[in-house]
Amino acid sequence: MQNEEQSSTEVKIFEAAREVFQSKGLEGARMQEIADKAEINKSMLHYYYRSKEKLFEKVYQLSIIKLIPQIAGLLNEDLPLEAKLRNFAIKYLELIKLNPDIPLFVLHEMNKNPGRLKTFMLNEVGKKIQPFLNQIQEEREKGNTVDLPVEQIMVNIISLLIFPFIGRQVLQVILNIDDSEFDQFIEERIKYLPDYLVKITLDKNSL
Amino acid sequence: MQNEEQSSTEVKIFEAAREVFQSKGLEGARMQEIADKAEINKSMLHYYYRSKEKLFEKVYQLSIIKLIPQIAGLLNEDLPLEAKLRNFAIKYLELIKLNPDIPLFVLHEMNKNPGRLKTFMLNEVGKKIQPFLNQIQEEREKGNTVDLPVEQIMVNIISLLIFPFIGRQVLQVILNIDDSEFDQFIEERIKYLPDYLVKITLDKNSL
DNA sequence: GTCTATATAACGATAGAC
DNA sequence: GTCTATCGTTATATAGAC
Repeated sequence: MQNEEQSSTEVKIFEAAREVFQSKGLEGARMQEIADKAEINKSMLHYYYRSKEKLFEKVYQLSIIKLIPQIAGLLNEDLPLEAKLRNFAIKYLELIKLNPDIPLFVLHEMNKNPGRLKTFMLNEVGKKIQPFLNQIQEEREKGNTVDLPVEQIMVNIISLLIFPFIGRQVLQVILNIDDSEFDQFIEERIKYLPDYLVKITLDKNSL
Repeated sequence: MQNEEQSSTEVKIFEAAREVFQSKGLEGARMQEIADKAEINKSMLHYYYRSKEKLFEKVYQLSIIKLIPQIAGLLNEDLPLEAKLRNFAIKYLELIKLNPDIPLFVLHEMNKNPGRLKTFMLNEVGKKIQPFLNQIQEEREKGNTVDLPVEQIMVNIISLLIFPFIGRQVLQVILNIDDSEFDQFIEERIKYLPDYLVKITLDKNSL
């Protein structure tokens, strides 16, 4: 059998590593900190994962792998653009709310080392996003969308969905709000953003 | 005199450190790499800046200090909201185009260590953004803006302005474009975004 | 599989000659 | 101010007992 049960220790290590790597980055993370958080002996990290680099690689890849198929799936449902876009926004926000640290983590690591997951991401995301871009393009040619290149439309959608999670710390400072107020801010956002994205993308005035 | 001329070596070190810290982060940066990039001997780093930590602190603070007053200034010019917003977008994009690595750098470091520049940023940005929020609020009460809380409006504006610079690597992969195509993408964005931001904020249909 | 003890390597930092 | 050589610390990694 392929999926034997992973030992509790191995899972605890992985979870701890995920937390530490996501908040501190590869070089900022300490193996000792991961061990402490997992409540195991430091040498267990090497027993299960051989090296810091290999442990990181697993965390990094799974951070992405876990999300990509779900996101890509949303983009390939057979729905008219408006419904698909609204659905995408709703589900995407749900997903990212459960994994709020992943975007900044991935962006920072990709920035340090653009090569690492490039081909992998290209296949997983790049190819799956193309049909969605085509669909927007079709609607655009019918005059049903805002008059912008599809790439710009796509980036605008992504920007509005992701940025608040990436910029949390700065936003809390400049808006002068605490953690719980920020969570409220996100809840509010989740409520209006799907409709708002439809509006600014399809250029409707029906908000 | 306070401003004696800084030695060429000292400046070269600082510039190299800025590049390396901004792309690798505090822990990811190597003193040797900074020295190589500055084309000086590694011990010179310590001669001028004593420690890695102190060198980093200077780079980090100046990265922010250099931008904040300029941005804050744009928000406090005495203009009607529409003109101010358009002007802000134009100038902000110019500024960030010259310093495209700063946003991700600052966000990553703030995320690792939210305390480091908190009070500093609060005074420099937080207080200066408030009048702008008030101005949006006034227009909103007159029914001149999109019907969203001012904080949401502000975050939407910031998201659309900054995110492409933060997400460059990922965007290039998923849109399958190279460096020069991405630069074109940004130029295109600079052209339409100021008007587009006015449109989606003031809810005008005059794009 | 888990622990303690220790080896090894990397890196920041300093001493000292020039 | 600048260089070479080297120190000291920290962190990753391994050896070996249990």
